[in-house]
Order: sequence, then C-alpha cells, then structure tokens
Amino acid sequence: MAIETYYPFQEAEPKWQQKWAERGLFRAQIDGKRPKAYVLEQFPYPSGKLHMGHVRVYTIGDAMARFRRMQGFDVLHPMGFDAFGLPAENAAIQRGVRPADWTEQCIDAMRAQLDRLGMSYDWDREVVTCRDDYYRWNQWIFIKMWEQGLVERRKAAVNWCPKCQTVLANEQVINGRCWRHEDTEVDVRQLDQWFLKITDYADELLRDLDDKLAAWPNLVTAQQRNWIGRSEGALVKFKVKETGEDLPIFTTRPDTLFGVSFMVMAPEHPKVQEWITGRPNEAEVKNFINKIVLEGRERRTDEAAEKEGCPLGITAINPVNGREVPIWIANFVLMEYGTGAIMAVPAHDQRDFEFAKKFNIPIHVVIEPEGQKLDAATMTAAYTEPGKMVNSAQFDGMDSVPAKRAIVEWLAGRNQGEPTVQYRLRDWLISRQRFWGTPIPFIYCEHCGLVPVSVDELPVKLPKDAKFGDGSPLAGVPEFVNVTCSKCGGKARRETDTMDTFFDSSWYFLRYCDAKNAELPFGGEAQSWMPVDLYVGGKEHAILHLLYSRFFTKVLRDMGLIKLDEPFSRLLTQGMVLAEGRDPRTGDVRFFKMSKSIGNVVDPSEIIGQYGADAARMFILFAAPPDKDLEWTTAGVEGIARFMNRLWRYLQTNLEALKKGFSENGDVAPSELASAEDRALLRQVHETTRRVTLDMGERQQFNTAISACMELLNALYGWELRDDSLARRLAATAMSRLALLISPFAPHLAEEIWSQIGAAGLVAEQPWPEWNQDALRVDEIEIALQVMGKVRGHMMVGVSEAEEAIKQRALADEKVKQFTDGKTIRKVVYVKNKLVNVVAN
RNA sequence: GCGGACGUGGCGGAAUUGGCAGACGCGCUGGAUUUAGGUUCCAGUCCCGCAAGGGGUGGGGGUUCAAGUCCCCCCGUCCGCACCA
Repeated sequence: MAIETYYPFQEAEPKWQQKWAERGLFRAQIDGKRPKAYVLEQFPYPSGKLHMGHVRVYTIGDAMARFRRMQGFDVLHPMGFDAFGLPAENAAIQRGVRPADWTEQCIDAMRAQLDRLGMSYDWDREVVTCRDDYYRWNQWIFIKMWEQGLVERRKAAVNWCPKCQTVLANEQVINGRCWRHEDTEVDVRQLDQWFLKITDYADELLRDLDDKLAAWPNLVTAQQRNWIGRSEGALVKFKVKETGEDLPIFTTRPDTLFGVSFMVMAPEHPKVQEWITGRPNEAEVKNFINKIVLEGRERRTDEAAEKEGCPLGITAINPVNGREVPIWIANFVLMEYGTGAIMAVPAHDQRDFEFAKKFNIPIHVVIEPEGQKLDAATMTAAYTEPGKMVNSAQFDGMDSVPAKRAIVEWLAGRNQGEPTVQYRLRDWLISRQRFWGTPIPFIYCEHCGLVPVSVDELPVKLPKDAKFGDGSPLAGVPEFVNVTCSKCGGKARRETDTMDTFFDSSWYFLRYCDAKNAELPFGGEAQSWMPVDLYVGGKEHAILHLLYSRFFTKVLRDMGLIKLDEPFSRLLTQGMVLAEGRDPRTGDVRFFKMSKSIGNVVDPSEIIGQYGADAARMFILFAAPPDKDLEWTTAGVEGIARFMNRLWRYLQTNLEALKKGFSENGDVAPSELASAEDRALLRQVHETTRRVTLDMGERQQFNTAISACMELLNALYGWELRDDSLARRLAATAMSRLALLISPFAPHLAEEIWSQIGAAGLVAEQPWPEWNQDALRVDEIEIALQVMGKVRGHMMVGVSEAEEAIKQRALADEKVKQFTDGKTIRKVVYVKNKLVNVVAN
C-alpha cells in the first residue's frame, strides 16, 4: 500500500522564515574580500495586494540572490516600495483616507505577502519613496540639477491627460493616449512646465547602448535606440524674400537641395503668425491653422491622414541655386522636430510628392538611378534611393551619397548651412499637477522671481491633508503655498506641482546601497555595490524607467557622487503571466494576460494557501524560461507539487537509512564505489550539480535546472537502496545534494529535508556544492553508429579506445554491415564520444 | 514602412561548440493498489507501418560525412515605433 505522505508546507514555511529572520542571514554586508552581487527586482507600487506578475519577478530575483549567496558572494538583495502615485489620491477621494495612511497600510500588507513567499530581502535597507527621508533627496538632486543647468522651467506644448488631471512626459503618451488610461486621448496645451534636459545626454545614452549594455536584451536596447532617434543631416538656411529673415530647416537629404520646389512650416511655427500679419490672406491662413490645431495631434499624426496645406503667399530663396519657392504650412509638419520647417523635394520624398501632386506644385528631378532617366511628368512615386546627381550644377554626375557631404561643405563655406545631428528624444517633462508626489522645491518670489529652496531647508514636506478632486490639491493648502522668500524675506508662493513619480525610481537602486545616509542621497557604499549585477523587471519599462535611470546615473556621475556610467550591467526582462480565459468577443478559450475583465486572475495568496510558497515559486520557474510569457495552469502546479511530494516521500520512506548514511563519514567519493549502478548514480549527482550551477549562473534558465533535479530524483528512485553503509551514504549524498540544489527555488522544502536528514545549520548558509570531474568520468560510453548520417545502431566504446579500433569495430557491426553491404566505403567519420558515421555508396 | 523577437509532439518546453530531435513536466492510453473516486506505483505515448522500414523541427533551395542549429529566398505570428523631414 502506498504511503500517503505529503510535505507539510503549512508548518514548515513559517518555521524556516522565522529562523532565517532570527539569524539575519539576508543582511547585506560587503567586505571587499569576496565578490559582490547586487541582485535587484523592480520595486512594486504598493497596491496592497501582490499579483502573479509580482510573484514571478520576485521569485526570479530571489532564486538568483540565494544562489549567489551560497556561492560565496556578498549579496545585496533589497526591497522597497514605489509609493507615490495616483491610486493613493483616488483612495483619498473615494474613501476619505489620507494618502499616506492608505499607502503605509498597503505596504505592510505587501511586505507580509513577500515574506510569506520566503523572499530573502535585507529589509533593513527598505526604501519607501513617499517618506520624507527619501523624497528629500529627490529635492536635493533636483536643486543640484538646477545648479548644473539641467532643469528648465519653460512654456511648451505639453500633453495633458484629462483623467489624471495632469501633464505627462512624452514617454507616457502611447499612440496619443495616456499610458494609464488607454481610453483617454491626451490634449495638447501650452503651459509653463518643469523639464529635465535629458537631451543633453542623448548622444551618450545612445552610444553606451552598443558596448556597455551589450548584455541587455536586444528588444530593450533597440527600443531605446529608436526612441532617442538620432539622425544625421544638415541645417540649411533659406532666406525669406519678403522679410529678409532666415528660415532654417533640417534635412537628412542635402543631396536633393537642387530639387526643392516648396517649403513647409508647421502651423504652430511662431514665425508664421508674424509673417502673415497684415497680408491679404491673413484670415485664410489663420482659419487653416485653427482647423488643424482643433483636429488634435492624434488625428493629425496618423499616417493615413490626408495631407492638407495652405500657401502663406511668401517665398523662400534656395541658397544653392537662388530659386524662389513658395512657403506653405501643412498638417504633416511637426513643430517639435527639427526646426519646425522643412524643404520639400517632391521628386525624392514620398510625402512631398503626394503634397505636390495634390496642390499642383512643380517636381524637379535631381537624382536618377544609374543608367536611367526620370521624368517628373510621368512619375507615380518619389524616387528615394541613392543615384546619380543631375540638374545640380557643379555636383552633376556625382554619386548622391558622397554628394550629401560635398553640398553641406559647400554651404558651410558660404555660411548657409552646417552638418548637424537631430534627436527624436525630447526633454523630460517632470512636473505634475498632483498631490501625492515629491514637492518641487522652488518658490516664486514677487521680487526675486524663481528661487530654489536652500538645501538645508529640505525636505519641503507634503501637508498631511488637502482637498482632493478639483485641480491641483496643493494649491488649495494656504499653509503650504504661502511662504516668505529666503533671499529677500518678501512674500512668495510655493510651487504646487509635484514630481513625476519616475523621478523617484530613477535612483532608488543607489539609495539601497546606503539607505540610512542622512547627509547625502548615498555615499561611498554605493561605489562598492554598484552596478546592479542583475536587474529583473518588465518590458513595459524599456523606455521610461530604464532610460530615466540611465540618465540619472550619468547626471549623478557628473555631479561627482559616483563613478559609474551605467546602473544595470545585466537586465532580465521577464514575460507576462497568462491564464486560460474566454475571449469576451469570440468566446474562444485560450491564454490571456490575467485580467479582471476576462476573469482569469489567479490570486497568489490562494495558491500559497493551497500548494505552498515553494510550489508557487517552483512552478513559476519551471513552466517557462524567465523572459517568455508563462501559461499558468493548475495541472502544472500540481505537477510540481507532485515532484516535491515525491522528494519528500523518498525522504520519509527511507528516513532512518538516510539519517544513518548522512552521519557516516560524509559524501561518497567516486573512488569508493565499485558497482556500475552506484557509480552511475554518483555521476548523476555530480552531473546534476554541474547542470544546475551552469543553468543558474551562466544562462539563467531555471526551467532546465529544475528538470535536472527531477531527473536526479527519478534516478534515485530507480536505484536500489541496499542495506549497507556505502549504499546508505550514497543515498544520503544524493538526498542532501538535492536539498542544496533546489534551495534557490524551494528554500523551505530544502531546509526541511536538510534538518530531517540530520544535517547541521541551515541550507541558506551552506556553500553551494561543487561537482567533481572524477565523478563525471566514465570508462565506457555509448556512441551512435550512422550510415550516411542515419542512425543504424549503437555501440559501447572505451573512453581511451583508439579511433582506428573504434572505426573498425563500427564497420564490423551487423547493422552497419547491413546498410553498407554491396557499397563502397568512401569515408568513416568519428566524433569523439558521440558517433561514427560511415559514408558509403 | 522601420526596428525587434519568434515558428520544434495534443500542450508548456529541451537540444553548450553543426553530431543520436523531442530531456523534464502536463495531458492521454493500458495495467496494479483501492469498495469507489482521488492519491500512489508500473508500462506506453512525434507521425505512417503488423513489422522491416520510411517520414519529420513553418515552406523551398543551398553548404556539409552530418543542419532545429550555418547561408539564400519565401510564408506566418507576436511586440515596439511610426507623416521625425
């Protein structure tokens, strides 16, 4: 009769969690003698409840942290909370609770859940961004940035989310909609706002992607490259005939300059208003501008949108040939990019071509494909490829590619243009008209104007209460707003905008290194711990958090706070957790991202209650490689629980033998074993050790590491545990090894096995096991016998057997003979320890 | 359109450098234990075939003694950006 034995995780898990805490095993210390490993997962927003996605990131990070600790690294594995943000304000509106109280409650609940999962954090370093011992350093950094000229307050066209009731950074607008409200289009408003000059670092942010972040996933570096959008070209000055002023434009195609047949300015271009004022068509132009602006940016930037334009009735003079061309305004030219004005070459740019056709503007061909003539009258599309220059004066006959440079040099010599680089990246709009964020430490003095708060007056604390609902909550708190100027003592008004919460998360990884520093945001300890060796987080931050953090690191470096170019040497972007659900539209059953609307959310607490934290952790690591999406299935979790119980049952069934074996003389050495079965098992113990070590350390493939452990257990079940000392010791070697190897994934079960078998101390403080090359060695190995690349049989060979002898034996093999019969042997290939391939025809 | 990732059994996924495709797990089939169900254990499970054998990693070509892996051309899926001059 089968023994009904189950691993009692309900008792075991809290017991070991308490022991780890008592021993302070996860407190990070660095002595410089041992290698360090900074393992970090993106900290959560404290919503009050962990979801499966959290469990996945934190399990991956914890497995790595535990592994590195056992390997003898000094490990920093901290946790904290990204605690500023709108949900706390919504809670204030809906339930009348203070954002601070609500947030702190949520933090307590989430910390408890993380502990229940057995996460090995150094809680002494906890960082909570909404506490003033953290956000005061946001303010400090902000003022230092101001001093460095990296902060600007200026009027600009900015994105406004009507739901958030605040402005957003460009990175937070997705297809014209708010990143938190997919259903909400953002408006464009002209407002005075605070910007961080991330564009000053555009070039370095781009360059370092190539070499310093070679270990990052391509997906992320490619997205960042795309976002920064470097583009080389030239600035060319056209002269406006009617006013004598310059109209500078940016182009990547100076080789097409001789083909310019019109110019286009963005409708918002400030010069437009100026130049048309008092002209006969003033009203017409203004009507057009209004129409375009009212359409909204999203409609306007849709590629499918019809090209619309309006001539200004003024002319520009082409610096290369003196040709006079009309200036238009049109919906497809954006004020934010380049100079807000372009030269249009319909023959060689598809947009310009469509526009010219629509409005009957001449087309001048200036580049032709090798050996071919282009006729402007019959062209149906722009020719955008390189080719031979024509109709371009002294440049005729040149290849268009080198001609770019030649033309720019020629222009530069006459002071009419210069080579230049444009970026798509915009400065980071950092101010928010919200309450629950870091107050921007500035005041507006009636006499002195904009004055930064002096750093020794920090923090500028948030008031406890405010009125939520309408407009900026801080503006409605007079005690907060009304101040005296620190310079002149006169009446002043405090800035009521707060910082984008991405400011908070752009440097929290540095604060963990020195979390209690009261003098500086962080000190020298950061130099010892940084960079983060493994950063685990979601792909959704590919540009946003990850770009901002890179920017901050470079800024803080240039302020002299740390010597460091990049914060995260290795990045692991984990996939989503999916579960089966029914498509609300088609009714199909398939896997979806867990969501309330589909009703396929699996609550981690329920899983922990039913199967235990270890089963949840192990399933998550086993079901898919970390960077891929994971399909959550109950059957899969049960499969893992079954493995854990099988392991447990082996221990219980053979407990006396294992305890005895463990107490007798330690691990078995290869030289002690005679029988082939024993040697095979010991070899597998070491082979498993090797595989798990490499899968974890080199490849971060936890799924295959766990498979290897399963195979070892299967082998142990298939091996006969005899009633003798050697066999007992071998079984104990295998069992104790399994405890060590699974401990990064299932730390509680590992401790329970370790203690039951009679081992001293905690698994969490054991050194990681090493594999023994002697144990891996074999005398004989089975190789494949192939004829013409097809496997026809197998054969045992001695590891030191001569190649020639092996080939002869292979040729003499019955199966091989059967397939080579009547054919000529052309060649015999031997691959050591793998196969013999006979080529015969 | 540009950029990135990917395509292997019924399913999740394995396969360091080109070297026995399908490890491990789920599911399924048969059997044992059990009053029964569950649990547990044993055997099987890429496809065709009674077998010998043949076919097989999205499709088509190529290199090679040997290709899931390398090269070329297609097809498809997913993700990001998108009138950026």
